Amino acid sequence: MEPQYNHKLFESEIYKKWEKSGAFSPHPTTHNSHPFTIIMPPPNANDPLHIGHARFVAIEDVLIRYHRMKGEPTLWLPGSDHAGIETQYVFEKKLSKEGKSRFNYERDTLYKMIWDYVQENTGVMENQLKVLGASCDWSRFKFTLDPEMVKIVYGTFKNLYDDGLVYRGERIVNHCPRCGTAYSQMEVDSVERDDNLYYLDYGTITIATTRPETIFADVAVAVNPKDEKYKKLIGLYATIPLINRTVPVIEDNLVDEAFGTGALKITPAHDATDFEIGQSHKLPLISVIDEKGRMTGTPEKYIGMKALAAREEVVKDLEAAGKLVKVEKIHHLVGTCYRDHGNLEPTVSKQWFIKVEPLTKKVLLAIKNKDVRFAAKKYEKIAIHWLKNLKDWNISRQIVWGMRIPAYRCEKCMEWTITNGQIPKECSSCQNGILSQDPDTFDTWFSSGQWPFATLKTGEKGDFNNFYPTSVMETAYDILPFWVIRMLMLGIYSTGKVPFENVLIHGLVRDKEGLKISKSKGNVIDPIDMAEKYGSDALRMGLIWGELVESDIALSEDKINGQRRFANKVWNVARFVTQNSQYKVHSTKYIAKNEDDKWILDELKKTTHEVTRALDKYRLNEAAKEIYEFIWNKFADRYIEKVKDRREEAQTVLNYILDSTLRLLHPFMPFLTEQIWKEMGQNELLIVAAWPLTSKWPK
RNA sequence: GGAUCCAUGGCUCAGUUGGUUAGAGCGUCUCGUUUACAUCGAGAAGGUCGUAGGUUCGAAUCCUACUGGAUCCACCA
Repeated sequence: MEPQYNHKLFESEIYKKWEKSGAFSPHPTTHNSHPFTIIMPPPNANDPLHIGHARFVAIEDVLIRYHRMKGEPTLWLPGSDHAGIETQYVFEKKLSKEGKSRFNYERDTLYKMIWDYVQENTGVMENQLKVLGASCDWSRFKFTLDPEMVKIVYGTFKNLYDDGLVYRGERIVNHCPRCGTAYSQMEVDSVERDDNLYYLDYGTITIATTRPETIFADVAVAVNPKDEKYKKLIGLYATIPLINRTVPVIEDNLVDEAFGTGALKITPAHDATDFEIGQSHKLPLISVIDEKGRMTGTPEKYIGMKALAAREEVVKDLEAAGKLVKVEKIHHLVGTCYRDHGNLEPTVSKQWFIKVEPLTKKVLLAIKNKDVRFAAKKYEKIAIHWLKNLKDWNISRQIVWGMRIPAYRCEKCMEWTITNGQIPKECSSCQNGILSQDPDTFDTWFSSGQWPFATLKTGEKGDFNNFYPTSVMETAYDILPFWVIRMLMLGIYSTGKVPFENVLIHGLVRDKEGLKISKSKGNVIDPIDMAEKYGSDALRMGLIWGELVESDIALSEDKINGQRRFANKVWNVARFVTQNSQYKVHSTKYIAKNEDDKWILDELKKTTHEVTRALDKYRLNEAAKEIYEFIWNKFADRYIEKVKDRREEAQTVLNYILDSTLRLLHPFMPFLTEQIWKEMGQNELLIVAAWPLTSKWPK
């Protein structure tokens, strides 16, 4: 053995050996052992991994390796996500560099182009997972758009539709005129901005608005019922300037009497609050801005103008007509597109919705019954809060990259026919033969919400029965509401069982100062660079050591380097043990000759117990620290220093301690320990060696 | 406005059924070191655990209020 551990010499070779050995695939159950399963949160197929991925790899791989060593049939199922909006956006940026846009291509061509683009990149992510040592079962790898996955998702949609849980809803959506798509509220960036607030004379009443170009779509003026100054106006009419249309004055407690004049013009087609008020008062919808963000259905002169340009014109005309009372500056939050940061246009459109209440009810019950447990209580609280407040789920997306919704509209009676994916021969209502498919695709979370059961049902025969419900869902807290609760909803709906028994949520990786990592801050930590520089083991240990799984962690190169030094320490401990001429490989028997021997053996017992206990409670930081302290402080600094003058006598104990130590450390630092295992002369691989038993010991 | 969380040595964090002297890594200081490792070893300094009350034989830990901070959701015409 060289005096220093050089990870570059061993890591890729070791990974190949593991892969070749078949250790990543679950072994058939020989003794009624309960399987341990994690479905990997699929990274985006077209993106390289970031440091956050490295954290989940470290955490999940520790759990997987631990349970594999305990002899459980262990499955870690990898995959990749088509990440609809994100990927299409990246692809469109690429297109625009070539001076093209998606409007240059037909739908099918564009889809094929994105597919090929993603295929080019998907290997990158897979190789990086291997670099990090992920011991997942590549033979079961899934892509969210694999045909058999699509089939499952279509089936679920059809079932939901047949059960009356899908409806065509008229909803106000945050429509981006440039992206040509509607975004969910979660995808909207709220930006602080200074704007003008225009006070407009509506005859009986003066209203305040930041969007005078939408006055042509007004259908009412609303005031707060508590607002004394307007009480007498309720039931009377106000007059929209420039077009002189009269609209009723109504009352609604969503109106803030302190804002502007306390009177709100109601424009249900172009504002979310107004839409809500319009719904409850059964007001009509008038739209004056089309999906490209241009004026329509207004007085002739504005038609075709972009909304912002029209605003200037309308203000001029209002001023000329003497209807502009005053203009104030206002500082407020505006919803903008998270992709291009331009204005979003709240627009009414017809889309598919899922009634969530029947689904969330069952999830809440499952949480209450502990069918699904959250490792950290705080995340259970957050999940419950979300489940109780979730609004109906809009699952239509106006993009190409994704699963096209299997809904076909009859051109004669305009009714929808929903299928499992196949093209219907005739309309289910009027039997007419001409139907056209909804151009929209499913929200990515609708398909990935089915990931755990879909991957297992389309895997090897018996996988679903063997591995569902899975053991642990491990993912970051930022997608708890998007993904985790959707998986619970759709998993319980589709299979009658929770998709996973435990939820382990991890925090974000932050920089040394605890700041969020972002490209603009320039504090990006590339996991592959770190793995190459310090070794995958050091990176993994650095991501686990010190902080709780559930917390955000502050990661610095110093911290990773500290773990590299630890790796070197372990290496040299092994060097010391095996250098002795008396060293023999298969000596599992040991004889304690004195108090020091008894002491280290006793400490090993305690450590084994503590590491095991901590792993069972997902307290990986504790487990890591226990084994770290045992090796460095107790084994190396104390015991080895003391036995230097009686090495031969202590050899059996040294062997035994090293052997056990490597087993305990293996889940955390798999490459290093596997290599030392080999240096010790072991024939079998450490990855499938047995976890040191603690059950035999009292307490 | 609603929700969740955090506040412990210079920095980043542990401390999860309330129980001796509050721990670790990094940093600082002192000393040592020709073979397992200088990628090292031995030792030291450094904390009235955000503030104020309360519960208790006993509180970093439980309760209340306050102060400061983080994140998420909603809304702001």
